[in-house]
Amino acid sequence: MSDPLYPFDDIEKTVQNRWKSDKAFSTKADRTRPKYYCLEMFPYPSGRIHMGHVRNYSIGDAIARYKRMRGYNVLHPMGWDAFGLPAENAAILRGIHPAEWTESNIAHMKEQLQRLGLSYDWDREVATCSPSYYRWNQWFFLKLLEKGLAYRKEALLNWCDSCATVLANEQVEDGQCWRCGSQVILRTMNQWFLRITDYARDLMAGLSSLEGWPERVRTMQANWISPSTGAEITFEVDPLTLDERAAPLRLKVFTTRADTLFGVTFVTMAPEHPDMDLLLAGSPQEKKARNFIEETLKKRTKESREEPEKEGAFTGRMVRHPLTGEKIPLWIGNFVVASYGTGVVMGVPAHDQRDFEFAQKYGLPVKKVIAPNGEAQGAGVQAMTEDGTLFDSERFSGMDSETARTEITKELESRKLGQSRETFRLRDWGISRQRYWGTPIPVIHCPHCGIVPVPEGDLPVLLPRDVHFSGKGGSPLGEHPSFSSVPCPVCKRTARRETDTMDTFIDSSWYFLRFAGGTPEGAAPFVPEDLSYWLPVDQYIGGVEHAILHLLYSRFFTRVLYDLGLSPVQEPFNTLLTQGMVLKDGAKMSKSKGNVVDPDHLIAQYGADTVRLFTLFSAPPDKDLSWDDKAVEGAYRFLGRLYGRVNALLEEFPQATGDSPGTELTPDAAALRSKIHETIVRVTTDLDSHAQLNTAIAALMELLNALGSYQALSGEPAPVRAPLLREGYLTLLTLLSPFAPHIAHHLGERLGIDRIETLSWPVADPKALVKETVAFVIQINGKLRATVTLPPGSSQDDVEREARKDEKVVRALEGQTVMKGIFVPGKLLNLVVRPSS
RNA sequence: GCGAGAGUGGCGAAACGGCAGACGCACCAGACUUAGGAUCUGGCGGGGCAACCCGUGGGGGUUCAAGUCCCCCCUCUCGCACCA
Repeated sequence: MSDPLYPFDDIEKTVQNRWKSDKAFSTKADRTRPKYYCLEMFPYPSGRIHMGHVRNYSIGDAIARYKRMRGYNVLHPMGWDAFGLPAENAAILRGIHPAEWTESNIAHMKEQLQRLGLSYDWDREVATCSPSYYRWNQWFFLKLLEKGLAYRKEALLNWCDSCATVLANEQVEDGQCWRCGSQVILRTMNQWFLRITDYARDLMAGLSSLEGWPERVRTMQANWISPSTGAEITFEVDPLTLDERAAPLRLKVFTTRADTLFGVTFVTMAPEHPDMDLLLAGSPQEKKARNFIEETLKKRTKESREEPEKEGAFTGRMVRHPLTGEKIPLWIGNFVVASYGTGVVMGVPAHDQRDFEFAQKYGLPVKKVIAPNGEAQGAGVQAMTEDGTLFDSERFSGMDSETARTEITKELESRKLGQSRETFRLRDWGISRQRYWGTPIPVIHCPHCGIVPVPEGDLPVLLPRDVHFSGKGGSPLGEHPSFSSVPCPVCKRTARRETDTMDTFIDSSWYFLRFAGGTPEGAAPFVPEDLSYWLPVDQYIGGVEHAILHLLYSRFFTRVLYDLGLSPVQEPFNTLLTQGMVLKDGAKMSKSKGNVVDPDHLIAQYGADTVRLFTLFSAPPDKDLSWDDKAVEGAYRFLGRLYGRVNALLEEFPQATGDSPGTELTPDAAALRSKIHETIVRVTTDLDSHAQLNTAIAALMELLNALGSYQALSGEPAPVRAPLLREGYLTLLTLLSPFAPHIAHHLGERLGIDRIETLSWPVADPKALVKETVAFVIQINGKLRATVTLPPGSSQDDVEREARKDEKVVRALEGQTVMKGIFVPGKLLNLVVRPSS
């Protein structure tokens, strides 16, 4: 390695020590000052930070530092999303206890983050695996239980064999585990759910208020929640009581097309429907139907990729049409989703494509009841799915679809056979995990009293340290005698403690509240005054991969806490920046591809400032960033040049003279001064608008180029030169300090500024922005022909007169008649011409 | 299939409807050097000796003026995907 261009290593160490001893970034709520809460998604302590973290945190730090200089009281915390599977895997593989593994990872990663010079208030650091944090997970869980928002049910669940745990729907991608990528299978289990669907409507409605969120993320959440308005309609099984069993069977279907009700020719239910057993028992088709169900469920675990062909089986049962009383066959269909709507659909082959395909295959009748309003489409091969006018629908015939939906629903309501209903694609959040390294769910199963919540006073339910990791299946908690076997809090008889732990997404659903208002060891999770001062998060920054999971759960949790009177806001994140990925050779960095760039090496080679500057400069924050080893050197050279030129300045003028240049500037000096102040405007605008960090840095590079050119001039009078260059470099360093804080601090010191990061953000001198002359663009028929330099206030006539002196303009106007001139003051003159006749 | 976003030099990228390619990388030439893979200076979309001409995925349109606005098409990325 060649000699460094500047001693970044010494500089960065010294400056970081200074920040540390000054406690430079500690914050307290202060109602006399405007606040700004800048937050980056906290990392999972996997062991080392990667370039994605570097990018995420460089962006956040630039914003935090900028806002501080703009006079805001800035909260900028950092912590650790410390529960999770890898810790357990490490324990199994290498015999290290998850707690130990996690702690040492945190220590190492914290050091890495500090080496980057990120301006965090480390006093607020939290790790979700510490009892002082997760006790509140348990406390919230008990509150949710009280409110009926947490419940236990038996359900067919996504099970990942390799992680040996269940997964929430959001955590299954393409039928595979979001974490390890192995195939997810379905399994019936009893587990805890949070009633996020109770908040579906609010979460949906809240999206429209999130103007500071990328459209993309809002759309993804909207698609995930997917509200759909329709009707729930009852079809009674015929005969209503099957055989000698007393329970009457009524099946409910959900439909958005109540207007097609008279076109129903069959009803289809999901193979896993809970009433299936009851229906099939004793049916002449029982055997066939059961075979079909078994086959279907088996297939479902494998395929998952492609849409399978529609298949079904007759149940041998009939249902009654709610309005006509007609008998209709009840089928089982592989295409009916059990967990959506009611798990039963009415089959209208004439007006629904899926029903149509199903009817074709099994020879079920097709009955048209909607006439298209426009021209009829080619009938026969497809269903007519558009709205239209009803016919053959008793008294509803002649109505348009929309009216008919309301009217038919009303009719059903009056007969108590239906009602309007809103359904969501979103399903309740399954939070039980059959793992050790997570928050114990604070309930006790008592054979006499049932499910008993752990009394609040007994919290936290501590994770026992002394557990054995077998490496195969199940949580070690189940085999821990003193943990799992406890007296029932109510009857004191022997009971079994819940050994499942919580999904770690619970941990990250409220950490931003804890940062802002954490209590040391209190009876409540937050100090309310602190929360109401700091919340909401003004700027949240993280990867788009959390667009649904973490961001939806956090919104849900915040609303629940709001309703519990614990959160001052309903929406936690005011503006959201989803940063792009860091790519290398056109692909995401990964060990398997061997294209990872190690932040530690980079920092050792170029220094933290260079690494930060490059990641911010090379692409806009929300776009993917292609890593280029060579391009990093550009940022490095820039800082090296800056260092060299400030040194040259100090050699030329060891004593600072005067604060600003006198009034008599040479033309070159005036141009430079105007460049300096234009840069202030540009950088400020770029940062204020859309965090355009890349163009802000480009402006700073331009300023250094301009300063360098001026510095190289000889013959400029020293009384102008010295203060002007000083002003220029100080401005540059101040504007640079959010991006490359160490070198800015150091060179600022050399120029006599103690802590440059505490200065107020520079304000442009309006006088320096006033231009003596500007270059007018001269177009002929919209094509550039010349530029002329005149005072900005010049009139159209002035500009045209001057333009006509230009030989290119003269040539272009030869033999032409000027029809009109378009004049943009201070900018442009476009002469519209036509050949003279 | 539905939804969202994106297509600009060799590359990363800039451009309130007003000079396309700022800034950086790579490359080329020169300077300083025993040397340079260090540094500094200059050049750098394509064609043409030049005047000029052509250029922002393709095709239309609006406008004095279009990368930018409108319509159609193509390609790519991401998300959802039998949701009744």
